Amino acid sequence: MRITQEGDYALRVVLYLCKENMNEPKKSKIISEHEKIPLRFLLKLFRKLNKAGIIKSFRGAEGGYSIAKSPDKITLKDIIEAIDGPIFINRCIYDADFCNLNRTNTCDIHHALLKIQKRLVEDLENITIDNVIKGEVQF
Amino acid sequence: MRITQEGDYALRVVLYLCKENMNEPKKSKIISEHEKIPLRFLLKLFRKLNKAGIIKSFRGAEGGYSIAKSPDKITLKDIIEAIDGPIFINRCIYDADFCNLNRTNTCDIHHALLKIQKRLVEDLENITIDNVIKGEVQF
DNA sequence: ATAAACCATACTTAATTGGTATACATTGTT
DNA sequence: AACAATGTATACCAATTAAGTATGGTTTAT
Repeated sequence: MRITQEGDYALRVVLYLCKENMNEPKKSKIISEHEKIPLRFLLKLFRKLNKAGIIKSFRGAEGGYSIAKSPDKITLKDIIEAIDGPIFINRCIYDADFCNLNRTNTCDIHHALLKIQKRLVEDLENITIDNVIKGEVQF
Repeated sequence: MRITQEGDYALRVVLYLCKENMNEPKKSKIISEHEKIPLRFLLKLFRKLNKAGIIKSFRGAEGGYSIAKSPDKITLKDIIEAIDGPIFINRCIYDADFCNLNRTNTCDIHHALLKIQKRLVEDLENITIDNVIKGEVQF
């Protein structure tokens, strides 16, 4: 039940770009140093965020990365799924062949886990980077 | 964001023992075959559930396993934590050294993840095996 | 006493995750 | 036009974690 290190990096990097909120793109080297993320790993990670439309990249000299949309339009779910793909808390939820025995299509455990998953995803959807910046996430 | 295969096995095995609800203990070999879980792996898994007080084991000939407490007193969280230990969705939550840079003690992302985790754990606590058996888990 | 069960520990293998390397494409500057 | 500074793409390697197996031991009903 962990988010990956890469997912964690992604959350922090997106938060950073949102906070910087600058006109000119930030260079990966700067971000790598600031967030203590291995440069190559960060570059790879950025490509995933780029594909997902969360950040924009600028190639060439004086290139870099900047945020692609408003922080209140970026949810934690968006970022985590951009990195790790769709969230499934159990294999049997995306592939019925894993539903231990192929019982009555979906077993009772399957149902329970699906409910847990649904609520988890909802929670992740309900927190935006804007919420995070403004300290609106209470617990 | 996955529960482990072992955790999944554990949920199914506990459900099975609760449903069987017999006086005499069930032998691991029978359970292994019924749930299609490798025998040795199952034995190891049962020891964890035993330590956590969820099931009881009986040694010697005619030994086996049976449920140790009422299904309405066993939550999904109990089972998953018995197998995998306490739930932390991110390393920085149990070990502040991982909180990327040691910024202002706990960073904004940390707060958000803690909230997500808290709700996840609550959800897992609120579903008992009894709920599962009775089909009370809707989604 | 014996056989059928579970217990404990250690080991091995497989899968996933994290990180690196190589070669390439783009773009601003000189 | 050449160059250097950037990002891109793919493939590879290493570390960690999860899954499964093996060996030898203990308990207990018969």
